[in-house]
Amino acid sequence: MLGKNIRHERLRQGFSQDDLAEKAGLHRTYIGMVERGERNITLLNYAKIVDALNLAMHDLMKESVYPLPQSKHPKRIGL
Amino acid sequence: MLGKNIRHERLRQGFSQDDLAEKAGLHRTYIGMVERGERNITLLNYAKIVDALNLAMHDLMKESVYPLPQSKHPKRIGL
DNA sequence: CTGTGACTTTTAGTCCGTG
DNA sequence: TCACGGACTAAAAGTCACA
Repeated sequence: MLGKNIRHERLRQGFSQDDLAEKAGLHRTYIGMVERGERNITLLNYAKIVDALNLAMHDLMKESVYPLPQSKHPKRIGL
Repeated sequence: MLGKNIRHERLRQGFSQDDLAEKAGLHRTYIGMVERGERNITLLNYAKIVDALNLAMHDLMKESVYPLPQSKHPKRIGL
């Protein structure tokens, strides 16, 4: 799962969601939503986050199976 | 560039944009826009396209530098 | 420090065409 | 077969107050 990977990396580097948000130029609550897998993020924002973590775009995707959402209004979208 | 990579792979496999669109469950005009780098695709649709091309998500990202857009209303967004 | 619901603005994505 | 456009709808971006 992508969000989990992001959170894992963020914590590993000792950042808060606030920290990462500022580094990536995004909003604090948005980072939270992405980490919880509630947002179907675009590649542009994905790039910003990955960049803020000093990673390459494919780094967080290796274990990211990426199942598609089942329900019409999923709480988690399964990243 | 992501769009170029997609196009390259699509042509290598002998598909039209229409073919790929149908395989991926997306619209034909949309595939064109993505290949031309005019749309900031979501990860979900990126996954669909990659899947339709029988690739893994990180495959098309290796050479994808991904510069962020300069202007407010860019024609190309630089994927 | 983080989760969440509600919300507005912006853009992703579709569908109809044309040359 | 594809690029491109206009008009449209669905969904993402982005922000906030509060728990």
